[in-house]
Amino acid sequence: MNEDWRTLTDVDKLIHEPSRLMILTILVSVEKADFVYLQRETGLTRGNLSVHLTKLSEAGYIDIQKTFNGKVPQTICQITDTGKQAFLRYREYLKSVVEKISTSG
Amino acid sequence: MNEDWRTLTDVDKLIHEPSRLMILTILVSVEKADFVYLQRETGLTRGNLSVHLTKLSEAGYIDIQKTFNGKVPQTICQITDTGKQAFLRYREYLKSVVEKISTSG
DNA sequence: ATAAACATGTTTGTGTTGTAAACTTGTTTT
DNA sequence: AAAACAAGTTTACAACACAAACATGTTTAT
Repeated sequence: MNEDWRTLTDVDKLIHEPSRLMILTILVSVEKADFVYLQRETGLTRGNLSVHLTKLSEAGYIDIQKTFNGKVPQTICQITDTGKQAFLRYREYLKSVVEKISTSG
Repeated sequence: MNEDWRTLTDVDKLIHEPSRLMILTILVSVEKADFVYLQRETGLTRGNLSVHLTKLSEAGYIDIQKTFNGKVPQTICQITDTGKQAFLRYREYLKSVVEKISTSG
């Protein structure tokens, strides 16, 4: 019955990267967060956070608004519907993986 | 309550690659498999399978014995204790991830 | 016998990735 | 004015995943 290993590779690679899963997980729960907050929360370097956010944005998973908080530039991130769906899909994927690999070992 | 998202990045990257998780999952359940069997089962190309097996072997997660089946070369793979432990650890990791991201969305 | 096809892997080439370091632009402090 | 700080972005680079090409040998057709 368990011969269905192949679907393990059926994964959203963008979210499969833990740093980005972390970002999306935060954005799913708060619905809005700025760059500084995300950096503190994730512990990522600014460079990496920047790259990951750009990637998520290009995929349409998040929206990025650039504004100013007084004179200080501010980058505000918000998950999109597409992003939320992708997140939920990935969560289901993970659950199915856990089940699949739990019959062994 | 603030979850510790940061532990999401605490992952065995070698196993986090779905192709290799697939290979390990098979090897955990059968305890011994040759190259051809693995290729059929995983659907990977021979080239990729070769590279992944080498990588798993270099990490000490599997043992590879090269023999002959009659005149035909045969590569037999077997998971090691280290590999099995890593697999089980990864499984626990995945479970914890599912829990962590399930309180949101 | 000799060429063609097959079998089992490995190596090479290529485009992508994740990460830290260096950089940019502007603001605040000294 | 200079130095330090803040918020991001860009660059440099080693590692990666993958498929195509290669290598080595065996079997089948002619």
